[in-house]
Amino acid sequence: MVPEGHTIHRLSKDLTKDLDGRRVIATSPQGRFENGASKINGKAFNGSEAWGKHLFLMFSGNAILHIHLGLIGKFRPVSIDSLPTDTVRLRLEGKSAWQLTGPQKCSLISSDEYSLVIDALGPDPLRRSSRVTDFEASLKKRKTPIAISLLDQSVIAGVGNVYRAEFLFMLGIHPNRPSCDLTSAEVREIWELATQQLRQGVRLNRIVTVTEQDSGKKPGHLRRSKALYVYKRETLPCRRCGSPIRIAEFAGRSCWWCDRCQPI
DNA sequence: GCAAAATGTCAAG
DNA sequence: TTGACCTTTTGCA
Repeated sequence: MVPEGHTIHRLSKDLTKDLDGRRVIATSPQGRFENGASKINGKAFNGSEAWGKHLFLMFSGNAILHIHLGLIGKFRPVSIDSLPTDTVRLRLEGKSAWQLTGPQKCSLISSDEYSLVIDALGPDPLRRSSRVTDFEASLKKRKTPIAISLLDQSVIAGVGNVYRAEFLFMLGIHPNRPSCDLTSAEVREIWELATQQLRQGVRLNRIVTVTEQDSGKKPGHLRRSKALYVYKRETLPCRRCGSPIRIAEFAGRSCWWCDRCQPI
């Protein structure tokens, strides 16, 4: 429901589908992006781009709008007749209307600044041009636990706290394993799983990792309480083996795992 | 009702 | 490592 990489890529698609080629009305009901909104207002939307958790909206006249939702930001479609509340940082109106609230970042940037943002990001499994070899190379250089590397956006862009815990569980990898000790096969498994899972996340517009094989239901039909293997399930038994799910902090965020299914 | 938490990141100490 | 940022949602009285 909120933002890991799949959310941003889905937004990129939906915004493009809705606004592409149109002149947009841009306002900042909250006022904190008044200046920027007035610069975009009346310009044509020229597509968008997603890289990891970063979203870039392109407008005529080479204007690039950089958006990062952070932890609590939202960018959602609303009725074109709706009245914005005073927390709406940016409202875009084309075929329909979109409202951005609580973003960590919403600013117009130059093409040089755009390049700087992109350059700081690692490969994104949802981007065709991203390569597993880059992912593998940066893991090889790190002694830190794999659970820390997976949240580092310069190592792999788009993975967040839910996917991190879920991928490690699904592949039987303990979060504390040193990144550089993972085998090449394991690294590729992570990459492939991330690609498949993030794509599914874009399709469903939510995170569901539990497989049809494990649940007997199609991922899109799973209720929230059944959609994940370990995330936020401390005190509950492991879905696979019944052992208690463990929790600890890695990179300042809670991570969950099963000691039996993910031996060190 | 109100406090706490939330799928994120960065700067300060 | 901790706090700050920004808003909505959830959980507890």
